[in-house]
Amino acid sequence: MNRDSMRAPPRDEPELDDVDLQILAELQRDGRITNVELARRVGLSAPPCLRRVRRLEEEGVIRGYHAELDAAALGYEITFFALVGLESQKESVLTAFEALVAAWPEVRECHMIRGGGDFLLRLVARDTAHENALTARLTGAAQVARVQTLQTIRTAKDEAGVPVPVPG
Amino acid sequence: MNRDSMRAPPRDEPELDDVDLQILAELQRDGRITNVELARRVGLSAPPCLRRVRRLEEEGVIRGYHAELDAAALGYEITFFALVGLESQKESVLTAFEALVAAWPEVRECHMIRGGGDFLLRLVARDTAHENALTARLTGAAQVARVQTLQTIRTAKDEAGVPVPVPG
DNA sequence: GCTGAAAAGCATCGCCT
DNA sequence: AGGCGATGCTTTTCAGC
Repeated sequence: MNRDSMRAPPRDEPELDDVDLQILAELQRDGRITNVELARRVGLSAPPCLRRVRRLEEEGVIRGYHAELDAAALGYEITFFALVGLESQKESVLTAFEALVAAWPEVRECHMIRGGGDFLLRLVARDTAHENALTARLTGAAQVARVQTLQTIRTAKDEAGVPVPVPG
Repeated sequence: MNRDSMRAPPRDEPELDDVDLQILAELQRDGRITNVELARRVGLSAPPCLRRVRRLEEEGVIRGYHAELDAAALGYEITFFALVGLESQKESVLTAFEALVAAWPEVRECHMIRGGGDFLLRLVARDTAHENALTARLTGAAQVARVQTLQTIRTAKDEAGVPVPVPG
């Protein structure tokens, strides 16, 4: 691995300069900051700052803006994970399972792991009864061979985004 | 379990009416919507809508606003999970491990599971070399007995928030 | 690509219902 | 509680550097 391959941006990465990175870090931290304040923080005047933000949105670097809601306030006291093994690794079975659980609002994430047949899901539930019902629905699904639930006891860190390298 | 206990809000839930739920759903979907547009969508004029948003922020129902960034555009091509078992369930060991990994920017989530000694981590890495280095750092940490990595092959669903029950 | 000014739109306040 | 009207900012565009 030579110096160039270590530094080369991963092919679809659109040249982000230090100001772009600062903008991204600020918007990840506070998505409702005004453009004037954002411009002040990155050392630009408002118009070029807004152009950069628009460009980052159009390029897909910024995928959207979301309010972070308190799950407990909405009645979801429990977050848990489920390791699900399917009975088959046939693509049609994998896809059917993904389509099934993607339609459940309580399933927030569904990742295939280890190359097929196994999935890691993140789910929310109102209470333990709801959690048990969701686990039972998973276990009873046609494609499912086994389910192992990983209940979250406490959470030391839960950051949604990605680390943004800020200069300085 | 009677009808009241099923419907009772979980003690710290601050009475959210249908308009509040609509506001939360809209702001989770688009955190940069203007208050005027938000008010139009929920059928209110701007001032009472803004008062509700401020109240939801002050009550902590809305915890913040964040830009959703494309991890790959920032150079993080890989998301993976790690199941980490510690050598001890002593609280001091658990806390030390949590403090250690919380300080790593690549560790985005750290959840204790099954009541102690086991953790589920979500991490991001630039490439497989970076992933291997992170796994090695985990394995080599003083408190760690075993590490099982769960590499994400593909992701069928990845929604950050919680389901908001929208009336109608 | 940045600055500065100007027009349009928005947030926000006080008061009324 | 929600609505109306007024004020000050913010956003956004456009000329000019």
